[in-house]
Amino acid sequence: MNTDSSKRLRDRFREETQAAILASAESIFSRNGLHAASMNEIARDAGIAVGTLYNHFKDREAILTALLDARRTELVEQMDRVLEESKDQSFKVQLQAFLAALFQHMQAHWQFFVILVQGEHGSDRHALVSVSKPKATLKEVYFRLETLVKHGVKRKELRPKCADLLPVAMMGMIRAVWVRQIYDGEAKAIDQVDALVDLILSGAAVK
Amino acid sequence: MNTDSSKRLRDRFREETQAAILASAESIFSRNGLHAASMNEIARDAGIAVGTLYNHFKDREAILTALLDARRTELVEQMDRVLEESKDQSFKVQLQAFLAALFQHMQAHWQFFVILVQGEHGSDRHALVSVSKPKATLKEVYFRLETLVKHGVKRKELRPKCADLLPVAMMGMIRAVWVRQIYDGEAKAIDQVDALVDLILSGAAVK
Amino acid sequence: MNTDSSKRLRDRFREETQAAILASAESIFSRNGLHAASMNEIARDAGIAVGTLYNHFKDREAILTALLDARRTELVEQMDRVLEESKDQSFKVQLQAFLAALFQHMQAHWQFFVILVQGEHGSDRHALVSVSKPKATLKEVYFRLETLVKHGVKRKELRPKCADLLPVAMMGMIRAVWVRQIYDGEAKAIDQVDALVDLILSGAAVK
Amino acid sequence: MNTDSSKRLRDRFREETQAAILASAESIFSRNGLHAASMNEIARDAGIAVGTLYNHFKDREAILTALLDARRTELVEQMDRVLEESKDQSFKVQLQAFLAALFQHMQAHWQFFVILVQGEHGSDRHALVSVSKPKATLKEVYFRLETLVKHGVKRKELRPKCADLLPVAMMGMIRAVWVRQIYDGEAKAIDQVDALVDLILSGAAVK
DNA sequence: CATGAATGAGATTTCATTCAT
DNA sequence: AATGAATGAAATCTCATTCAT
Repeated sequence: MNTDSSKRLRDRFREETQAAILASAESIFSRNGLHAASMNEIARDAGIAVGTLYNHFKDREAILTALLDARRTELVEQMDRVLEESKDQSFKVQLQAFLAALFQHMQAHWQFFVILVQGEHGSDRHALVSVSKPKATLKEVYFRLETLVKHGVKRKELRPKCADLLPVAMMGMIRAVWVRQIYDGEAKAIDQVDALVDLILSGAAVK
Repeated sequence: MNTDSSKRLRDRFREETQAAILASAESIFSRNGLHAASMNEIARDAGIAVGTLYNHFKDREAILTALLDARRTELVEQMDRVLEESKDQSFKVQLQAFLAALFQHMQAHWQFFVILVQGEHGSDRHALVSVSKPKATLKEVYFRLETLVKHGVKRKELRPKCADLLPVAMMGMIRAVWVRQIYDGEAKAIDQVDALVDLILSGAAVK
Repeated sequence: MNTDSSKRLRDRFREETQAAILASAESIFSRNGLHAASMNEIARDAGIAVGTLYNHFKDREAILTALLDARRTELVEQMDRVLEESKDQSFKVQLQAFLAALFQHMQAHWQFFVILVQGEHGSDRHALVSVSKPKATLKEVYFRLETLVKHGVKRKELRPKCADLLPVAMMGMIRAVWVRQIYDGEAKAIDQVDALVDLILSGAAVK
Repeated sequence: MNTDSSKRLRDRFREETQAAILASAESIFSRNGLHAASMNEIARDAGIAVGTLYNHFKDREAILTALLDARRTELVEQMDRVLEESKDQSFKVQLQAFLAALFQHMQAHWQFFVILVQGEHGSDRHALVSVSKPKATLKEVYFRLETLVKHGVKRKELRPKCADLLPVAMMGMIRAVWVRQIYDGEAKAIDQVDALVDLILSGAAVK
């Protein structure tokens, strides 16, 4: 019991320390950029010594990997929960729910998304974690948009000729609206869900 | 006269050297990324010594500044030429012309745009050139989209309630379509101008 | 009594733990080299925690010291046993017995000898245990060769003018033959005792 | 001309700097050991900055490689010069000349040989330069001893049954005599050439 | 002006040792 | 005593910038 419980206790400590490290890494990576963030600064932010980072993670890359993997999992779960809940609704309602959830998640985890947009450049199969992992995460969003669109087309809510371009275009719009909130401090993304959905579905032209 | 002409000659030489440096910088920055590009590599690519870089530019940042300023000017001129030519046309035609010109320019100067999307992140007033200059360039595109939209609304071709969101949304779509071409090697952006304009104006929903 | 026997028990436990640590240290030091062997690896091999190493030994050096002292004692005992047994024999027989015993010991405790030849370099008074202790051990071998030679000279079995050089030369030959076995996987040292003794006594020249 | 001569001048400078670096490296490596020698210390000894080391050599290993390659070449040339000069002499004279030359070289370049004996341990095909290069150098000595012995046997100056063991045994004796001079400050190796040759040829036994 | 070797601050990573549990 | 996470000094290596030629 004693050994057992102290083992469990130690494990909990380990996990908490690792979570703290990831939180600091998230903060420093998002503030300084993927390249300028130094291990020393992450350690200082986490209130530990540099060496301790290496007791928990093999190297700098492993921290980024663990961070992006953890956050991606949370995002994916959140997206799938919403999609499951709205699966019988019309495309419009589904999209509204999806975007609302996404923007809410973005606001709650803005540092993670700052890292994502910083790191997303470069080919998919890039050797660098700082490239491949952000892209992989964004792909998760993209795939769900694609699925959403396919359903919409199948139910004849969307014009088939849009099926190709629409997911890409929506990704771009989501990104733009969100980046504007973060960096330019303008209108909150979440308040623009309806306008965005309207634009996507009805277009900008007068009838 | 002699002094004069030799001065002019020397100036031309300086300008050519600087243009060569910028071309090399563009190539290296886009290939290696804003952080991994080293002064030595730029010098080697330009066929000169590192020291010479510093005779022409104060430091690393100055090269990036000069590069982005030069390329931005070209882009602005190109955009304004097209807008001037199509200023009496309908919004739809203007937008088509604008996008076609933009995508063509992007394809011709893809290295510049690779640098732009790498550096676009961070607040506008960021101290780093690598952040502020790309943003400034993209703002130039954005402003013109805004103007285009204002005209469209004024002429009652566009719904007023779209005026706010539309420029941002279009920026996002442009970026997404273009990035897809560059990094995923998919359909060329320029071939999708019509589909994009159709989507923007008419939306994705069936009538 | 209770206290006494439990004390003895505890002491035996300590000794066994320390012996286990030394065995692991021997294994790791010989496999990784004197510098690359890490305390963590030794602890892992011994099935204990790093901290425990420090409960038994002051520091890294103390482990090496204890290891080399223990193994040296075994070697010395083995050498002296053989010399005692053959003390009335001729030089030739004594040398054969000595070399046979030495090579057998080397084969049985090859890890120890791998450590020895790694650490033997540097002045005798070197501050580092990793230098002074191996040298001390090899000196023990050397002294016995010296004594052997003195006896041989006294009994007029050996030429006096060889007395100086012979022990050094024999040390070198022993080392060379043995190192060849270990690192080059060639003929086993023990199989060459007779040839070696013949060479030492009769030389290489035709008569 | 100007460019040419200044280029040549610069090249000479480069070579001199590299030679100075190698000299410092030789000094530090031999004094501190192959592992304890730090790049900072080498730079300090050479009177340059750490970075400069890396302008001339890719990394720590490259310095060691260059050092050992350079010194090995010198040694091989010296050995072959002597062997060429004495190629028609008897085995005894040849061996005397070879040992005299070798010990003289060892004395003149003792730091190099200190590095050699430090680094010689481990299998031949070891990935580490600090293992493979020293072994390669010592092999060069060994091969020449082997050749010498083969000649001696062919000319019936040496007993055939010694052919196998003799080169190894001689390597061991050479090493031992030399190491004794360096570390124990005893009799100089070069003064013992005759005694050594006598021992090798005639053995230690009274006739 | 051009050159390119020299500089040294700073980044990542390792590991013997300590110490709270 | 045993544990193993935390520590931080020290090592290697990079690269923007300087400056003597």
